[in-house]
Amino acid sequence: MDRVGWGLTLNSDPIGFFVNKRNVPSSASSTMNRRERMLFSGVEFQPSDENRVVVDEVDFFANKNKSDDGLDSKPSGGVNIKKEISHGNDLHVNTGLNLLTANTGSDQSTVDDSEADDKRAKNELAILQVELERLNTENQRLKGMLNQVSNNYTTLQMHLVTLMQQQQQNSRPQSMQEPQIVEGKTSEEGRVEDKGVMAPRQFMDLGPSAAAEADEVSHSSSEARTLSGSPPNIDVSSKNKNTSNEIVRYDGDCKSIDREESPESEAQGWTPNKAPKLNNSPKPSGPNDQPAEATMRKARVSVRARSEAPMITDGCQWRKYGQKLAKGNPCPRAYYRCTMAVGCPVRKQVQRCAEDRAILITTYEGNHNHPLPPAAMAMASTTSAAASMLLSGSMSSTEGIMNPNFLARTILPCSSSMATISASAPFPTVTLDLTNSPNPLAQFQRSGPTQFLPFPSGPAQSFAPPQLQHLFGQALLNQSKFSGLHLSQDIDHAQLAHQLLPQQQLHQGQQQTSFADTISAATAALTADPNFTAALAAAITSIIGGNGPPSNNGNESSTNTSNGQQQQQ
DNA sequence: CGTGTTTGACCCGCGC
DNA sequence: GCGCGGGTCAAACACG
Repeated sequence: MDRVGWGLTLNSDPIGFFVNKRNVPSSASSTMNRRERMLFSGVEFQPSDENRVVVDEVDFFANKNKSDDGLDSKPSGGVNIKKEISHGNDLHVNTGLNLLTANTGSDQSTVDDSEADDKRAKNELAILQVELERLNTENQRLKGMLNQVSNNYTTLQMHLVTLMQQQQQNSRPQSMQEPQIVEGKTSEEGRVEDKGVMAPRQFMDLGPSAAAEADEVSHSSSEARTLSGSPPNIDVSSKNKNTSNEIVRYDGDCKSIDREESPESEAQGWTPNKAPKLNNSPKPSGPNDQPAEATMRKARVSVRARSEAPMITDGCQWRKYGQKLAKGNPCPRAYYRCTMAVGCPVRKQVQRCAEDRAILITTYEGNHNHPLPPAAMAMASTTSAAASMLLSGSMSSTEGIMNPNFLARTILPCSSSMATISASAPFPTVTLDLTNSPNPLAQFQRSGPTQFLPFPSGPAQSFAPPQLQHLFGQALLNQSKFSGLHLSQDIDHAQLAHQLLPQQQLHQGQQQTSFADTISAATAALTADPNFTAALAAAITSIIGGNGPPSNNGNESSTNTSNGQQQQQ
């Protein structure tokens, strides 16, 4: 049995192997080809003629059996390959070792160099093609893994959120139930409080301090976390003709009057955002009765972004249900409703800025009552953070309303002009201005649908304070602003703790380590490598490796292709 | 035929 | 009370 050996140099370390071949046709020339070229590739090599070698044994070696004939050592695909010994011609090796060879000549010195070069070029081209194919296959495999991990994470996150909400609602001492919202009605009047499992709401989820406590009865209006700087002067009986079905909430200087949803709207699945109307009908009660829902819908988060696209891609499915010409703006305002789940009350308005039509203003309102795909979590978390800051009582009215920059500094310390609060709007509105970024990456100027890039989720998504989540999202949006991550880690913890919702404080304490690790890894990767793609890959890798799955990288073709429920399957 | 969009009508709060 | 403006509804329409 002939023995053929090959050696190659990889990273200056000669390695190689021997193969024992058999089934060599008798007609094979005994002349040894001295200029055989072996090509190293990642694919099987298909025999092309009868001169076939079947490898049944392979001996690897390293740092030995170097080529003794001093023949050419041609780099191929970054790997230097040396022919060790050669018997016969047209050696085709079909093994699991992905070995590809090509016989290009003999030792008779009749080989035309140009022909050899041509063959070499063809071989290299073939190598590149098969390598590309291999990489594509690998990419697909990794994508599959990524999706699976992401789906698993999303499922676990939803489950965890639900459990946390249940646990907190069941175990919170009565003394800790901070009265934040003054209601014109008490549970003793017939409200059936929903203490059951709440559907995960990731969008503008105001957290327990707003959502859960909205269900709770309070007659104290002097709590420190009440947004209003002055004691709410509420005269429910005189101001509202109906005291049994209206909830008067004073959040800061903004007042919203919440009304129980009509059975029709419940049946329809979403809350009509109609202005309060008198309703003396008995209040519907049941597991779907979420009094805080309407209140949270009053809070709005407006995102200003430069985009040529009709609307930014935030990962959710939207259905347009109306369009209106607003006063003072020649551009029509479009009204969209989330259709990712039946009954999702989230809506958004999309309108171009009158002053600069390149700026797209997207105003979100409401809470998703369904799981969100990773692609949608960036915007959801960002708006959630802003809405939480606005309504959770984490800042006083003096700070939040009289000094809008407070919110800006809080949500995004690295940019004092990112967020503003509109106190004149009919509803409390936070505006996140993404139009002033010096980095084009942060601008939503893309030919296709504008994408709101999600940030890696994982613990950062589930447990990090929303402010940090927003920071992370912004960081991926804007590499130049990734310094915000550093700032985020340097945020004064006392202030941050004050800003955090109780639940978030709890989670932060439990998960701060892993989150910090994730952030540190991502930060290091992104800051060390100017190549954003490579850095992003490193960040994702770091997340996959230990701290959680990454979110969707935003390559989805369309907003309407994501479906969180599908990803839950 | 199902789904999404368009668009005029309608409702409601608010200011005068 | 009336008009204005924001928001929503729903029939008609478009599209795949």
